[in-house]
Amino acid sequence: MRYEQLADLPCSITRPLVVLGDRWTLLILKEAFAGVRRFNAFQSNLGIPRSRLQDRLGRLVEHGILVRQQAADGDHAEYRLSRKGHDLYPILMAIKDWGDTYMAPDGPPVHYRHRECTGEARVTLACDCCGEPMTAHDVLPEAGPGLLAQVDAQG
Amino acid sequence: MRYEQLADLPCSITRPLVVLGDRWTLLILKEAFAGVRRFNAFQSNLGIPRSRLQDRLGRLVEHGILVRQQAADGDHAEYRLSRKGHDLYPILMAIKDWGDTYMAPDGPPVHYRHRECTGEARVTLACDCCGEPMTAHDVLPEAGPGLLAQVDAQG
DNA sequence: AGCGTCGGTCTCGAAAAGAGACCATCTCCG
DNA sequence: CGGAGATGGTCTCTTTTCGAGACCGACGCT
Repeated sequence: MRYEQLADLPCSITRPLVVLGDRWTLLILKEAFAGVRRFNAFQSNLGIPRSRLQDRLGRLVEHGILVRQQAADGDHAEYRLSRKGHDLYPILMAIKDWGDTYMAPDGPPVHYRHRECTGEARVTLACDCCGEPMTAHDVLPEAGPGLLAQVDAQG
Repeated sequence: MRYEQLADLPCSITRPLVVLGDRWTLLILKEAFAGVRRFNAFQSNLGIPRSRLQDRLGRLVEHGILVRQQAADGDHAEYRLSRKGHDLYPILMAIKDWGDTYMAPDGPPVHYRHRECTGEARVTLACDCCGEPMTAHDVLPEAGPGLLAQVDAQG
């Protein structure tokens, strides 16, 4: 019950990590982006224990990242990415870029290609004003409204 | 000992996650990017148990993500980001973007500003060939050299 | 009726996490 | 010299989480 309280901190990195930061959650989402929708498919693709998978899917549904519904044609359950879940894609692609660079000695196992050309999907960090690419060195953190709101609330 | 074997899979998302995917690792790295270098600072900023922190720092050093060294001036130990660690920044920023969007009802707690202008750091997924912005829908996975190498090796 | 598939649950032993005390080393300062 | 206070690091003990696999009820098919 201590760790979960990190979610109260006014930090947009910490808060998502309390939900996403564990052994399986991001792997489950990776499968979801690969088109997997069924309980048994997640389970056998990842080798995750069933009870664990049940927990994680439930948590993702609670957070509105996945939506559970009965499949139209048949009868079975389906877990699909919501908009909110869909927007997690850049996180996985950023991980992919790093993995391709540092953990793929034989080259990328998978190319994530642009459907309409031969290029590949690549994540970049840039300034939303001038468009310049950025690294950690170019960043200057500064208090924002979410922080001030929290300070105000606490008196 | 089963879960770790996921690192053998030819997938550039899975492999990093076996290292980074747990409660604390990415939070530790977030602190490192915020300039934290000392054991006690990580410990008290995050509230992580000391033994856990010891484990995680050790693992990050093993993987060459952090470098442990004696501080020049004093005597104490320092944990600093290597180049490899530094390159994890886009992952944290991608998480930040998502957190700002979905878990910051009062607005971003922190602005990550471009030092040289008023803009903010933002992660984008784009095609490295035509430069078009991309989403999951625009991506077509395709086998790459790392996958073929693994298939070859297994006969 | 019998079998297979489906999502989902239960149990139990093993692994990991949390807390907090404890340590050796070193520095500072009287 | 003799404490105090940092510092990074270790040890122990309890609680929580995880993993493996059996089990279950609903449904479909033949």
